[in-house]
Amino acid sequence: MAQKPSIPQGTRDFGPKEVQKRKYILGKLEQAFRLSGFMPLETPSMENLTTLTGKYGDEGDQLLFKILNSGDYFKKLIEYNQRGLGHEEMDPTFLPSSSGKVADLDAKRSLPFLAEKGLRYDLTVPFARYVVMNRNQISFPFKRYQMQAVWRADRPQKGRYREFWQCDADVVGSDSLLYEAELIHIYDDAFSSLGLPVIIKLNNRKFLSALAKACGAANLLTPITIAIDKLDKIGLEMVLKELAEKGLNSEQINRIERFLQLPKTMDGAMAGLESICGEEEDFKTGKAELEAVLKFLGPNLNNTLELDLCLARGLSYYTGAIFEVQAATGSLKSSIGGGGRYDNLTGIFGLPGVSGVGISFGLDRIYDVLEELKLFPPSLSASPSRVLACHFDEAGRSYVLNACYQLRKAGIACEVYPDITRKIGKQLDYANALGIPFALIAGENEVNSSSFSLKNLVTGVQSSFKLEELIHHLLEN
RNA sequence: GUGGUUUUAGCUCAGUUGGUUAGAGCGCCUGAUUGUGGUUCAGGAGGUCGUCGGUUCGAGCCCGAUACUCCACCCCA
Repeated sequence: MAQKPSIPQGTRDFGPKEVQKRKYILGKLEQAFRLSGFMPLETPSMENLTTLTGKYGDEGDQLLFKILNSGDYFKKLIEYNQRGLGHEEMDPTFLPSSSGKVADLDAKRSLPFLAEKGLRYDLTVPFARYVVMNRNQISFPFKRYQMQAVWRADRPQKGRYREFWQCDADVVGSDSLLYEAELIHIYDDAFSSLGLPVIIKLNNRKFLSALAKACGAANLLTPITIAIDKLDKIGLEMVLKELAEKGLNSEQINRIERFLQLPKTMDGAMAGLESICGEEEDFKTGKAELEAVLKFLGPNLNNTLELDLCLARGLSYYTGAIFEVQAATGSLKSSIGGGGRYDNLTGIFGLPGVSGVGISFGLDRIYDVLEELKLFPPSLSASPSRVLACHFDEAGRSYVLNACYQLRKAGIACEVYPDITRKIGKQLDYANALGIPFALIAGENEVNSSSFSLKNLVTGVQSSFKLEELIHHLLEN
């Protein structure tokens, strides 16, 4: 019985046109990265689970794709469970089930027996892992870009896939704010070259921690930032409600409400912040950092740069600047890029005191936006061939095949219609379907006069050429 | 992980209270036109109705399960 083929939820095949469009985006991004001196890096699709777990919070751990161990992965688990606590070989994190049944085991504690590898969840953690492992070979500051797939066991919806590509540029080993400005310029350059107008949002985590400290709720920084981050989406009332649910009192909420209503202008926001948490050290350094970044940026951005004090971003390792990019138009409201400064990402792998800052582009979402706004160049939907060689008989086909070899030597992409047919219409239809702009036509007349007819399928103009003239004509048009 | 939603021809979609042989537009193939395409006209091919099971004399339609799509939470590129 033939099975109906399918692919896993949240994954996609990419046809020729889609691949060409994706590579076009990748090319533009790579160009922008390399223009600022970033070097390429690739890491394995799978990492050890110990590298990945605990880096993205409990939510993130649940979204990791785990890879089943090879061999009889159950055998060891069952043995450990039967021997019970206290055995000398016992893994200290492992707890046997009180019933002695495998079915009653704690899933989280048992996981290491079943899976020790997982698919990477982002490119930042593997990068940090790479930096730590290769610290002696790397010249700091180290600037790398990386464009690879990542996987999340999320439930798919619009703009959200289980396999998608991130394109990251990070700098580690320097706390210079020059790099914040450089990365913002990369965002600006890359989206300009794609013809996509965007809003680049900027904030500094230190403002948020200053706010939390001024409220006397430094321990609630994460819940506060998560709630604040939703302001655009759920509105002021709901944010305040969520804050109350997290256990903040009315005085604290009042202060946060004033924060949420601050003006978006640079001067206005800073003045307002001063009155809300001006005493906090984090505010002062945050303000100084922001001012320095703006100074380094200069005035030459093509896109809108917006200070958004409510921008928090989920990843908990950000400590300074935070970036997020949204398309200025189109239906996709979620971010198409994000990043920030993390003071101590490599610390967890045993290399403390190394500061990094990075940005990420979401290839798949950028694709969706460009597609919706029809911003891809039409040539990306066409065959690479510029010429389809058409013919009517065996002699014409050989004649035209030989010409094709000459065209290719001259760097002109071309191909020969494979079948012998008197129907030129069918051959021209094939060229049209593939978006090939020229038809080279040769029958008895052309063979006898050692010439070629070349038809421009866009304009309909047809003229006769000798081989040399043909090559020149194609190179010039 | 929770809740909802979608699935019928290559594509976009109709399909009445459950009733004979499941339709349309576009696309595709053939011919009018044996060496000139995108127009027109005529004809034609193409369906396990997502999958499995159930109810029924009878299921595209009703019921159950499952997968996929999309959406809202959660979170995020």
